Amino acid sequence: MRFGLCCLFYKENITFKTSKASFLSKKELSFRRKYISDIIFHNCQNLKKALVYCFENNIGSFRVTSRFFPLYTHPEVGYKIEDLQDAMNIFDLLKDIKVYAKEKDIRLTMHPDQFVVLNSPTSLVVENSIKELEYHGYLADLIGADVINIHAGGAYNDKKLALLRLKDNLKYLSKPVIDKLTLENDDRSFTPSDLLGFCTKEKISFVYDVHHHRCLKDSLSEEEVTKRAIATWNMEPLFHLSSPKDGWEAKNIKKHADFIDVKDFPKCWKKYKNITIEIEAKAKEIAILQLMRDLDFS
DNA sequence: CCTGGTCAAGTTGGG
DNA sequence: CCCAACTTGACCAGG
Repeated sequence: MRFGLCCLFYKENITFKTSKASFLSKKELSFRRKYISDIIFHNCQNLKKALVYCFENNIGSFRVTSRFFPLYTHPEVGYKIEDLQDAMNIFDLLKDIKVYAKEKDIRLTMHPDQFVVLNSPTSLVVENSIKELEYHGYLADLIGADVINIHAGGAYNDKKLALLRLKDNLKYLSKPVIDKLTLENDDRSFTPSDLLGFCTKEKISFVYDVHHHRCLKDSLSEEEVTKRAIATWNMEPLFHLSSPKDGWEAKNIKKHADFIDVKDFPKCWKKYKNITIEIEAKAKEIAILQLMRDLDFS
């Protein structure tokens, strides 16, 4: 069993930079390329630092921020790595990251953000989503990430039809993307029972977020979902765990807490040795170290 | 320097 | 009807 850190550090001085389109669009092309080049160079150096930290602290997985190449797909200020000043150094660093992650068995994952809606009725939204997914596939291959995890999208008052559109749009994805694509239950529209059948049929791995399931329940028990989720994977299954910020009696139980309350760890997960659990907690690496202590995992 | 309004993109549901 | 929430800071203009 391995635990996954999501994108950021809390105490450790490891950071990822980004940029804003409103700033860059006012600049000359040459300025933009230098500016983006410096940011990506920094991000590569810090991803390597992140992996070293994970290795030294027995954290077996790391989720890479979607802004690792900032504004890569932006219609106005987008770019290619080959066009950047430090392209050669950047490619060298990415290769080193890939080799290091493989050698130390640090699993890398990605989670495109909420603007990726593959089942939208608006074709422009779907086109942008595909571009964004292809960017994730490109970066994932450069660093050796094996998962690109998304939600099913909106329900639009007809979940069946929404899933049909999702299925139709899958065929536009390239092999590097579709091979890594996974679907996760969310806390507003799509429950595990909405997605498990779909994932089995379409041969897509299902990421089980137990916090979302506790916010948006269906007829399935956590144990049943866990079993069926694992059956959708032909590699190490992936789970998400978080605790509610103000407890389960609060008005809003969706917000994430700084730490994981060990009571929120599903008992039925304990018997699985070969799974990855991504920890979504604001205290980041500190929360994982604490959870591992609480679970006597070391 | 330090502060605080703002940041490409979608959808939902609470106020 | 509008805006916060979601992964959430981090960026950067202006004082």
